[in-house]
Amino acid sequence: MQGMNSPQQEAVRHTEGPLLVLAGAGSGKTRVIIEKIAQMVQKGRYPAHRIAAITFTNKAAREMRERLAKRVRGDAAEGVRICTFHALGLNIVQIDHAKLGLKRGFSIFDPDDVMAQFKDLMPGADKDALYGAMNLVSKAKNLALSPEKAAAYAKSTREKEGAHWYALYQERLQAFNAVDFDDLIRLPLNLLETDDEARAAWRERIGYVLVDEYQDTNDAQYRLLKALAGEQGQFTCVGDDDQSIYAWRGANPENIDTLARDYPSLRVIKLEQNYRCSNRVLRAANALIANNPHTHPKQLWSEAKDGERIRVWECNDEAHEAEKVAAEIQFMATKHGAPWSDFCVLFRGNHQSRAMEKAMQMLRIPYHLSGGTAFLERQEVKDILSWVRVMVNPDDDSAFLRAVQAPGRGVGQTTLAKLSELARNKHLSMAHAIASISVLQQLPTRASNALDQFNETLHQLRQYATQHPPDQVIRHIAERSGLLAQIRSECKNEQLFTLRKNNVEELASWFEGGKGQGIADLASQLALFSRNDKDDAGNQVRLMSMHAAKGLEFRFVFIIGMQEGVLPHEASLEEGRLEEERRLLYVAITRAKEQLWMSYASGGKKWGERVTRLPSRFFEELPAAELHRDGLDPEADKARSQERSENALANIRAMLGR
DNA sequence: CTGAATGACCTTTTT
DNA sequence: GGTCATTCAG
Repeated sequence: MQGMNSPQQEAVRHTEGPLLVLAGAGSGKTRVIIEKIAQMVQKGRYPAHRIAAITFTNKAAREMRERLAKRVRGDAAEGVRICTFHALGLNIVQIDHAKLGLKRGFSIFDPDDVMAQFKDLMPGADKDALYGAMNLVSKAKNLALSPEKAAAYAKSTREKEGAHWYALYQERLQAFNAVDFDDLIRLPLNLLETDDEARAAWRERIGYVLVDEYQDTNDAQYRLLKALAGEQGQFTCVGDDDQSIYAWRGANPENIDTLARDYPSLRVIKLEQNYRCSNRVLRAANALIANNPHTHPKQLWSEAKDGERIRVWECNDEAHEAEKVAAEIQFMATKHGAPWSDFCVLFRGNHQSRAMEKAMQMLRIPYHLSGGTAFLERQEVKDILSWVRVMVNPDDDSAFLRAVQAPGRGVGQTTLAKLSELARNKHLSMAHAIASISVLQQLPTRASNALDQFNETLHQLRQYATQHPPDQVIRHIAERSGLLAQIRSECKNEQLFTLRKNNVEELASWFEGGKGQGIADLASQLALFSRNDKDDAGNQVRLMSMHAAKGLEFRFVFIIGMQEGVLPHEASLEEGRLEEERRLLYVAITRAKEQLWMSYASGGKKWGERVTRLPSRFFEELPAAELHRDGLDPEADKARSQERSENALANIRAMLGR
């Protein structure tokens, strides 16, 4: 525990009974979690395999695993379960699938699959209605309500409608032998709350629970924690109410208060010393967040030096802003001899990265975009995964529909509509239906031949999968399905083809590591991976959304697009979530270790139309003494521009000298 | 049934 | 500004 302050040490030592650690930004909370697990393992109070550390992203889980491995020598800590809530839920559902009415090889529907179901369920409904229904259902699931309970508790007509769609949608999932993301929490919770035997078995497997980013838990996740940690509350929750930025997807930051109510013996420890940010950055963050009401007031402080003032830039438009930022990054990198990976550009919405990317390319600055065209969203990857899904779960119509058209085999809308109807009449899934001669006979010869062949290929692939390692199965699917051939014909040149073929190869490599796991298990784990979980970026400037930045830190941070309507975002304002927007900016600001820039574009374009934007209201909440507005202080600007040109000169000299 | 061309419409954030 | 869905010709 060397170098730890006393609240940190206390948090590590407290292992008997419930503990809540309110950890401010940069207060070393991950370190506390790691140290705590390490000591628990070494002291042997709990065997490693009975300890579970729950995170909210796979990336956080991976990082924790790596840090723990470094801290504990040998393989003593290897058995510790470190995963996301959803991965834990998946594990429970996989083991107890029969009790939950699911067959082996069940599918996990991603939001696209879910959307497709709702579209099918509500023909003619507009986007608003679709999203509305989806959100209502998700909300009910986050409250761990079954369709019946949702109907019983529904008060408004809106809620009653939601319950109606929920029941229909759930029927579909059942028929498809599928679950959605919300079910991965709801179903295990249901099991643990109603089945004493299952609960006992899982308490035996998990004796102590640590939860990171506790403020992001929703009601179902909280109850899952309670079910696992038992009446005595064998858990440590670590969180920060000021960093709650996921209320829009069901997180309930009030769970922090609920904890004290449900566990009177709860011990609360605050970590208020910040080890990350310069004092100026910290003062700005404190001042901003002071505008939010608090039930657990914290005062973050730091021993760091003041550092540079926060630079505020007004820009003409997005392109101008991006160019300024890119130029400044280049300048700062040479001035400090800093690697690109010390820099990070943060924005509210992913689309804001576009202008930034252009500017970075112009100056040839290497960058990494988190959440760009994510690997798992690439066409060929989704295609192959849908083949895997329909192979292991023939009930999965959603996967069938995609696989049967990848590659195209002369089966189109009309045929599929007809097939779907025939299948429904016979109470068969589509993949099962095409194995039936009587069904095929009712379709045109061409279509039935194509479907019969598809069916045959599926059979062969299933056979192949029983005898070969998963990664090889993936390659074989690409080949045997005709996907590779299609990709080849689509690509104009060899380079493009290699590029897309490499995606297939990369997907195959994801399936390599699995220790004796089949493609089914691997595919469902893969379904839980998100756009931000990709491997490390190396020495590149990081471009990412503010949400994706939580938990990270950088020497130099640029926050762009600080316009009213963007941050705070219009939609959030309409839904009365100003405080969450403020917290989002708070998170963004506290990513900066050394220096911070904030910029806004006064004239922007939206969908081709020109619009004028006002600077974000949050500027008024930042202490003027910590800010430096370019253009308002001509002297300082002059000095800076001189410094910049000198720097450029020095660069040229250095280049000539070589 | 497929591919090109035209028109509609923008989830902000993600497990 | 750009994607996605719909429409129309082949």
